[in-house]
Amino acid sequence: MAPMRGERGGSPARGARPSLPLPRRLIRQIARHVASSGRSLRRLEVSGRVIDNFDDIEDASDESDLEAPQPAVACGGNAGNLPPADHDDDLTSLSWLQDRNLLRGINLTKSDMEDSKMIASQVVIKSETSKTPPPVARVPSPPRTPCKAPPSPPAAPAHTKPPYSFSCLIFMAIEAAPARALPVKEIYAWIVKHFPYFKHAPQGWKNSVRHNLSLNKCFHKVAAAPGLGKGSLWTVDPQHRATFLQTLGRQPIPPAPPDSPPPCKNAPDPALFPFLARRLQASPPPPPGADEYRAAATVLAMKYGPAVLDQLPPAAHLVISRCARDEHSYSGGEERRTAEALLNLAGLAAHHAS
DNA sequence: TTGGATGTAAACAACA
DNA sequence: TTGTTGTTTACATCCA
Repeated sequence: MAPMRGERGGSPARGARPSLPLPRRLIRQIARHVASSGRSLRRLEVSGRVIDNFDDIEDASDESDLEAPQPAVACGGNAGNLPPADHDDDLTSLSWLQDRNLLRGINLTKSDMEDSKMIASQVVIKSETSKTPPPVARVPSPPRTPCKAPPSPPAAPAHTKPPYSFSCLIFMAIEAAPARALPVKEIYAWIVKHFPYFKHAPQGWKNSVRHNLSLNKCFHKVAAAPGLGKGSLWTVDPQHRATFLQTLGRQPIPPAPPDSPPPCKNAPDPALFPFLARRLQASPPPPPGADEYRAAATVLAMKYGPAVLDQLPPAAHLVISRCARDEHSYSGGEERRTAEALLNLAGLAAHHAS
């Protein structure tokens, strides 16, 4: 098989003029979302920049939306912990980022906590409520000190090799990502974060991860979208994802494809990975052909912060064109479809020479 | 004993 | 030039 080379494109040219920290359309969508819940958007803070005049936003054109040069949240390795959009229907806070349940049993470093707080502090949407919301039951915060001893039943000790195969680790990492797509670097970060063993493990394990990604049919490489930098996004093949879920004992077992992935010997511990467990339990398998959507959504999340994922249309509403040439070329088609999905997600029409 | 799955190491190319 | 990413090959180990 001919290796697919040269898929990593350069970074796109970006507009130099200062712009809103989020695309106007996304801000409008956030405002509409808040309004639809009976509240009015009063103030939006992104990266410390306050947006409080939404009339201007509403009237402004969408020009250069995608060229907003300032990402709301830097890609910092936390993507894997982001919960689904409906986790907290109150957009006024991203307190779920500091959901200690997510982190129970994991040795948190100070920087981990800071990262979490940083992201939560980057995007703040303040609204006025026209209906009286019920008081939000908050889980009492545990002490800030890192968990030295995992709660019983104990998962794998923090510094022993986890009982998961690399394919399972990769699957969990990708599955935990907001858009179910991650670059290799983020996969590394997720694994290290959740399995501190790898923090001090010999570097070869990264080679094993890449080896698995390349060799395992369960994982698909999605061409990098503009702005992502080096490397591609990796997704779990929907067909194989179903098999992964089956092997995790969460789904009825239809006939498995002939090249189904190897079963995970151990399901993720829900005590260790409550969010992942919830997601695996709740989410249906993504429709075929959703890779581009995931890739585009991931790029947006990395560029503008995870909050934008709340505002994205469902993948089914995306129109991603495919032409016969795409289906028969080894490269280029995926890139363009990802780019089109990205444009569609940002509310822009995709224009390309045909 | 055999074959498949898995882990590890290494070489290499392409790219930022 | 260096580090990262991605692919491929080879070999060892484990297990059914």
